[in-house]
Amino acid sequence: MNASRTARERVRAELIREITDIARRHLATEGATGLSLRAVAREMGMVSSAIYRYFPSRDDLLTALIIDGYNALGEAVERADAACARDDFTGRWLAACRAVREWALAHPHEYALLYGSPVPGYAAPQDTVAPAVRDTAVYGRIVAEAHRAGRLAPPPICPPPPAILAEDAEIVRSLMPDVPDDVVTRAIVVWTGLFGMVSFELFGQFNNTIAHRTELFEHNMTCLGRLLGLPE
Amino acid sequence: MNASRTARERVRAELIREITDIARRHLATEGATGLSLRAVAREMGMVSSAIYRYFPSRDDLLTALIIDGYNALGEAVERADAACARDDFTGRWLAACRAVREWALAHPHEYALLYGSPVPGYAAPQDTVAPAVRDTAVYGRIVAEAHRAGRLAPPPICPPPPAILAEDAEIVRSLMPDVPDDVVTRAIVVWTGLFGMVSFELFGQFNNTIAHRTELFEHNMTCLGRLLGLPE
DNA sequence: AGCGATTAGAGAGCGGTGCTCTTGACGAAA
DNA sequence: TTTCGTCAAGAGCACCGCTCTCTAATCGCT
Repeated sequence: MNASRTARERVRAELIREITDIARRHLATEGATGLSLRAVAREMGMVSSAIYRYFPSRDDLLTALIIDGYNALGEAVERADAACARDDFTGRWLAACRAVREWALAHPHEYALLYGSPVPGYAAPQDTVAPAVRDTAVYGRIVAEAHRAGRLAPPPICPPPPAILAEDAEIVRSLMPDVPDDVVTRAIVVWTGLFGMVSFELFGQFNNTIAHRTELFEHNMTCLGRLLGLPE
Repeated sequence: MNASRTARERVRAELIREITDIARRHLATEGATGLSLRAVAREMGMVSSAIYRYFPSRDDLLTALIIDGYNALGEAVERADAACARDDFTGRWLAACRAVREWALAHPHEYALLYGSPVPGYAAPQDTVAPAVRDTAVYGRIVAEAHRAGRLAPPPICPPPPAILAEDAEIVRSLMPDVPDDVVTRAIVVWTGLFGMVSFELFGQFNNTIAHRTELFEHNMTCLGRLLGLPE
């Protein structure tokens, strides 16, 4: 009855896991464009057409890898944040930054899949949105809690955001409750600045230019944290 | 003698130009992975193998497009800067930002080729480095001239950069002469922040979140300019 | 226990890709 | 005029995503 049914489903789930594992390995070594269903099938001792029983298309396999990637990155950021004293907001911010960078350096092709050029003709299905903001959610909590604790003192260098941005701030605020609009927009600059930095490093823009990337990253993330208003 | 030789070479150059033109059009519509030598050859009424007389591999064609892209972007930024009053440094900075964003929005696939995930197995040859920094060179001039004019007043929120970063600053200084180390590192954060913003918008990270992207961009670039020390 | 329905794998095949090699034609130089 | 280098063309190799059909195994239910 149910046991036998789950028996078949269990082997199916196991095969799906094995496929994604092999695919992730191929992704890590060959990159996204080098990921081929046929190669995965070959390595599994399967005929290529059999793979389509489990993933109806290459894009579906890619989607699975993207979701896994978002979750892995989000989990890394969550762990880094959790290891900090709750009221050390600057430390939590820097820990989150390091987690993003280190995960990206360790999984460059997966990072490229998440934050690089979108795969053409591929539209991220709805399943990806929840995992996609796991890292951002951690960041939002840090900002919100720092603000609630009265530890956020943004330097008076930015003009107030235009009123029209209040609408967008309303949506972003779901990730950082009770934070005023100007802090929300500032949080966006800072967050995109982090990924701009990581992408530049990973995508080769620093080649032949920046040698001490860890130090530059540390220093720049500190600056961005100060721009956000985090204490020294 | 020489005239006839150039005759042959001229038709060759013309064909190369036609190939890159068609390829750029395909790139714009299909994206990098959809760019196929066979399709270009088909459109030219050539047999596929003939293309290899002009571009020995697909990567070589891609390299040509990358160089063209860097030049087009660099030229757009140069034009935007040139249209500003020389001593309006904030205006020049914002104009450069807008030029980058607008060029990227108009040529998303080319931007992805330049600043997105690197093509796997593809190493940018040396020919690309000079065009690759055309935009950055404009930025460097703005920063250097603003500093020389004494119009750069960085807010006292960043710690001084660690001494080890002086080596990298030395190299970057070739693009912004006579600028002190702390301004150089600040300039890097700001510059990467610009591209982080553009990439987030272009690569879909703002989907379902940010609606008023132009306004957010304007505001954030203003903030980054202030972080750099540009006047109000 | 046996039967019908469902699921899985195998294989052939389609149209596409990058790339290589050979062949034959043509034009410029000797 | 002959020779030599360049070029388009064609066939072909190995790969790709994906579809279809056929067979065999497995499962659910009577």
